[in-house]
Amino acid sequence: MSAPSLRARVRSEMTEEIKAAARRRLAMDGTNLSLRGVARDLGIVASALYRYFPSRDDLLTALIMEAYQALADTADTADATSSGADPRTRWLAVCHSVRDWALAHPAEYGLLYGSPVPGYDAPDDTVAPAAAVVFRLVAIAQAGAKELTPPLPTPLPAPVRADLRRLIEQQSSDLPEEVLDRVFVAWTHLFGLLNFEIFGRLDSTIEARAEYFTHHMSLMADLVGLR
Amino acid sequence: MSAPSLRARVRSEMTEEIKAAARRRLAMDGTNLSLRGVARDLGIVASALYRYFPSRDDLLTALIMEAYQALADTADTADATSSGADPRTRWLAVCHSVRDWALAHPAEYGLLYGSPVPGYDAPDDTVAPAAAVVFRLVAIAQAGAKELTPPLPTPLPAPVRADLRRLIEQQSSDLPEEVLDRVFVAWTHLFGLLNFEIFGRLDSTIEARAEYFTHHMSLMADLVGLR
DNA sequence: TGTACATCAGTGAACGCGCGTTCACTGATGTAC
DNA sequence: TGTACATCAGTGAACGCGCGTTCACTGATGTAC
Repeated sequence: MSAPSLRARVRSEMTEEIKAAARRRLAMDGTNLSLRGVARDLGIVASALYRYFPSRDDLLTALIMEAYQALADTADTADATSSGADPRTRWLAVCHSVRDWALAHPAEYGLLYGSPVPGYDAPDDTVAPAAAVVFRLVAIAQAGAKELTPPLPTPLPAPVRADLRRLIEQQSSDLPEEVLDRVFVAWTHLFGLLNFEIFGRLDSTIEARAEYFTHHMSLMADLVGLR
Repeated sequence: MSAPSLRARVRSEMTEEIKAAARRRLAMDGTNLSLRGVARDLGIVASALYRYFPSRDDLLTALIMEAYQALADTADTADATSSGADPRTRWLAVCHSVRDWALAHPAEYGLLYGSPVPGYDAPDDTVAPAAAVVFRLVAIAQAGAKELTPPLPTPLPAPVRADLRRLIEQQSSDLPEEVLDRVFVAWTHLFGLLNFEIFGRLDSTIEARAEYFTHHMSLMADLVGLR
């Protein structure tokens, strides 16, 4: 196994530069990504991009996958940094790290969690990495959940329980359905609040954004049973 | 005050037809709305649209405003239909009516609650009608909230309380901050879950969609204190 | 070490398409006298 | 009731722009003998 040739190294550097330029474009133009624009920014002719990506959709897919990965890394790092702390602290650290990433990369966040990009349909590969954040939340809940508060006034609807059971079995896990259910509630809430904040729906409503986020996520920590 | 002239009536009918065609286009092409496409569907030349809307953005604005109005009407009707029922039933009826509307009009829903449309920035007029649903939820909570469950483990952060106070005073209301806070939590959750469902993030995860929605919204009803 | 050939990154022109918006126009409908 | 004029919906051509993708090409870098 020889070291990658010069050509191969230059090629992968160029690939990175293309993706970086595309990310910068996304940040400016929203979800409309123009190949010609990217090429222009790189001082390159548009058709040259086809040496690196067979089509616009493939470039978009690469950006989406890497964004999921970046988000997952952020969450994992936040958890690792606060490991040793109690689960509630870890929970809040992970949630805040997701928010920080979203605020720092609003366009990429929109790509992942906004309305679907017109004319683009995500290949199946993009589904798996989307699950990383929720896995991390499950891990923390599993480590620290004392008891669900409040105890459920009505039991889980049977069809919902079946869906959750199936998901748990797919992971060969022994998680109780109730815990996964609550984590999903928290996960839904996390991205619901982030959408509101990133897409401007809190404008002229809530100004204390960070405190508001902490407040919501603390409530979710309660719900999941973290003390 | 005479009856509207024939010309005026024809004009307003045509305006409605344009908006209807634009809505149909939206449903097919996602958030990219093409004037030429709309004109084509109407068997009309594109420039003729300028007799009715001074620009594409104005047409988009009209669609957004009417979508908010339609959603508000749906919620109000659902509440009126279940009036007399206990607040928890009303709460669930309103939440489900919002979901039903979103499922029936996914593209318009995306316009309202998805990522911002590239190149379009909403005028201030679109802010007010967006609040109708949350007002309705507040009204129900106010009518029926017994007691917040669970009592808050930590008090509302002061800056958040200040934001809520300000909003309450703007409405000259006497709502306790805690109640508005919980309704906002539920409101955030409602649209968080809807985004997940409408934008396909529950695909191959949760199949029992209606039951799942009821389950989440019941939890939120608990949180708000509806028995 | 030197030569012949293969690989491949980037060029530039072209194809065929779409878009929003403007403008001078035609012809029908409405209004005033 | 009839005529003269004003209003205005819709036409069709044009402007100037953008886009993704293809293709034959040049010229530099790498590989094999």
